[in-house]
Amino acid sequence: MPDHDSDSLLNRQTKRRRVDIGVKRTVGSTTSSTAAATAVSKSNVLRKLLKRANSYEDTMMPFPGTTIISQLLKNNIAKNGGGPERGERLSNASSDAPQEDACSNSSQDSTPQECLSPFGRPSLTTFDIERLNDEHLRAKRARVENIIRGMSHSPSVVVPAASRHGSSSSRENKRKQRLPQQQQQSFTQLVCQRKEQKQEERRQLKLQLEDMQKQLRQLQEKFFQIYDSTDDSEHNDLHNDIGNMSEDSPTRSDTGVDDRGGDDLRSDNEMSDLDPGHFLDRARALLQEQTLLADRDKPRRDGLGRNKRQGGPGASMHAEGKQLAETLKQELNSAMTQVVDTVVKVFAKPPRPTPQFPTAVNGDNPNFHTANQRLQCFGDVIIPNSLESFASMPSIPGTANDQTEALPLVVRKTPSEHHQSSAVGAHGGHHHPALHPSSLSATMGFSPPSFRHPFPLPLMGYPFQTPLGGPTGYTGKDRSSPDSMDLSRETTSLRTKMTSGHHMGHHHRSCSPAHPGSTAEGLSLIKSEDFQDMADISPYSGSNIQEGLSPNHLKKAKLMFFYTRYPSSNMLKMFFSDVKFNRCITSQLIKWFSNFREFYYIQMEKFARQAINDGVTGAEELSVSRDCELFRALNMHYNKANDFEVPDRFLEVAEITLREFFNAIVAGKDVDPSWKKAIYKVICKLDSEVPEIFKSPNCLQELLHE
DNA sequence: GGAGTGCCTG
DNA sequence: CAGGCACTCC
Repeated sequence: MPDHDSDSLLNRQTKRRRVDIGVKRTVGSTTSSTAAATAVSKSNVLRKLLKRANSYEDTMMPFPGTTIISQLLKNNIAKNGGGPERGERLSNASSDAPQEDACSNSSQDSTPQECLSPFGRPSLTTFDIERLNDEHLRAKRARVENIIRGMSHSPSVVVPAASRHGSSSSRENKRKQRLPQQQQQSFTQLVCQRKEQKQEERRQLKLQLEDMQKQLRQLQEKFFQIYDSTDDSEHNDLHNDIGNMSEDSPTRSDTGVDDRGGDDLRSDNEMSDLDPGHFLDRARALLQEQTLLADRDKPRRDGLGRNKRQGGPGASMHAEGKQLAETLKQELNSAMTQVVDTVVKVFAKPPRPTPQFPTAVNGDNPNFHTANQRLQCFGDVIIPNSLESFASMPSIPGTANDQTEALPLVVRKTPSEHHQSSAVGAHGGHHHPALHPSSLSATMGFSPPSFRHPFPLPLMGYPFQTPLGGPTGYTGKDRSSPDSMDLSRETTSLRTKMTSGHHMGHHHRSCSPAHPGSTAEGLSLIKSEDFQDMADISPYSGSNIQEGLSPNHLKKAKLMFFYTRYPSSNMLKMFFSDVKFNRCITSQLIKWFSNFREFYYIQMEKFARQAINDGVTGAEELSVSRDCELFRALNMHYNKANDFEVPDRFLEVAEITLREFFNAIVAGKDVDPSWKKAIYKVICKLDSEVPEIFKSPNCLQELLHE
C-alpha cells in the first residue's frame, strides 16, 4: 500500500532543504551559480511533490475516494457478500467506473464531490446524514428482530433482513451497495451486534451446561444405585473419589479405606453450583473412575483376583453392571466432549465471523486462520475480511513469509576452511558448514538452500582482527559466542548489504531490502541478474578473489582515505583487486568513502566552529598536527588501532579543510544551505596518489607489520 | 537511466 | 556504517 503519506514527505523536504552538493571531480566543469541552482532545485521539488501526490492518487485509483478499510470491506463484500451479480458489478465498477460505486446514491443525484474526499475524509451533505440515520434505524430494527427470531426459533437460522421488508427490499438492496458509507455507520453497529450476539451465545451455553449437569447428575445417580447395591465399600470409595477428584490417581489402591471421609457426601445441590472448571474436573474424574472400575473388573474376569463378590447375588449384577458401566462411559464421553467443546468455545473466545458479515470461509486454505487472526489487531470488532483482501496486500507479516530483511548471503570462511576447497555449494558442491546460513538466518528460522552463500570466501591475507586490531582466527564456534557478536558486527552489516544489494537495480538503484512480496519472489529476485553475476565465479574458483568485502577491506579503505577522499570506482577496483566487483560491491565501497567524508567534514566543521568560539580570528592560526584533538578524532576513526602512520599530506589536507571551513563560517557563508559545496570542490582536488602497496591484497599485513 | 554524491536517519 | 532519498551529471 503506498500510503506513504505525503505529509512526511513534505516534512522531509522542508526539513532537509537540501541542495544537491555533488562534487564534480572533472576539472573545469563550472556549474551554474549556486543561487540559480537552488532556485531550480526548489521549483523542482515542488513539481516533484505535485507529481508524487498525483502518483499516489493514481495508485489508489481502483477505489478512489475511499478509505483503506472501506476498500477492504468493499472488496470483501464484492467477493462474498453480494452474490455473483453484485460481485460482478463491483468489480466492474472498480475497473471501469469507480466513482459510481463509491457514491452510488443512485449514481445520479450525487456528484463526485459529495463522495469521500480523495484522502478518505467523508464529506457528507445533510441529505446524506438523514439518509444514513434512517438507514441506521432500519438496520437496528432489523437486527433486533433477527435476534428475537433467533431466540424463539433455531439459533442458527437467520432470516435475511431484506427478505422481511418486502416492499422496501429493492431499496434495501440498492442501499447495500453503498458500502463505503454504510460501512462506517455499521462499524459501530457491528460492535453492538457483537455484544448482543455474545450475550446470546453465553446464555445458550449456560443453558446447555445446566442441561448437561443435570444429565451428569442422573448418570451419577444411576451409577451409585448400581454400586450401592453391590459393594458398600466401593461406594464409599467412589464417593470419596468424586469428592476429591483432583488428588486422585487411577492407580489408587482399592483398600476401600481412606481417611478422607469428612466431605465425601456431597449433595446434588453442590454439584449444580459448580463452576464449569469444577464441572469439567468432575466429569473427567468420573470417567477416570469408570476406567478404573473397568480395569478392576478385568482381573475378575480373568479369575485372577477373585473376591467376595463372585458367585453371590452380585454375580448376576456383574455383567449387567459392566454393560452399564460401558454405556455410562460412552455417555460420559460424549457428554464430556460436548461440554468441552462448548466451554472451549466460550472461553477461548476469538472473535468469530458473524452471520451479518460473512467471511470468506475457506477451511481448506491454511492461510485462513492466519488471515483471520490478523483481524484481531482491530480489537474485538469483527472486520469482514477475505483472503482476497489480504492477497492484494504486499505480504502478510507474521507468517513464514515474514521476512522483512534480506538474508545474508555472505558468510565468512574460517581460516581452517580456506585451504579446504573452493567448492561452489549451491552448484552441486558439498555443503560445507561454512557455507551454511549465518546465525542471523538461523535465528530467523529460515534457511532455504538458496540462501546459502554459494561461494567460498577465501580470506587469505585478511586475517580477521579483534577490535583491538590483533589478528585472530575466526572460527565458527567463535561466531556464536557473545564476544564474537561484536566481532562480527561489521561483517553482519556487510552481509546485509551484500544480500540486499542483490536486489539492486530491480526497483531502485540503491541496495534496497528484499522486495516486500513473497519470499518466493525474493528468491527469484536474488537469483536474477546480480546473483548470476555473483554466481559466475568459476574463473575465480581457487583464486583469492572473494565475493564480499571483509572487515579488513573496510580497514584498508579507511587507510586509503588518508590519501584519497574521492576515489573513483576504477581506482577502487584497482585497489581492491581481490574482490570480485559487481555493482553492489562498488556501491558499498563508494558508500564507505562517502561515510568517511561525512565524518571527516563533520569533524572539520565542528572544530572550525570550536575555534571560532575559542576566539580564533585568523585561519592561519589553525594548524593540524598529530597531537591535536582534531587529528586524534580522525585517527581514531580511520586508524583506530593506530598501527598505521598517517601521511603528512593528510595533515596538510586536513589543515586546509579546517581553514576552509573556518573561513566560510566566519564569512557567514554557512547560511547558504549549499555552503559546503565550495569546500568540497576544493578538497576533492587535494587527493594524492595512493601508494602501490595498497594494491596488494596483503597490504594490511605488510603495512601494519612494518 | 545509471553513477556518483550528499544529507538524514537508525 | 547502512538504508533511503533527492539531486546532478552524463
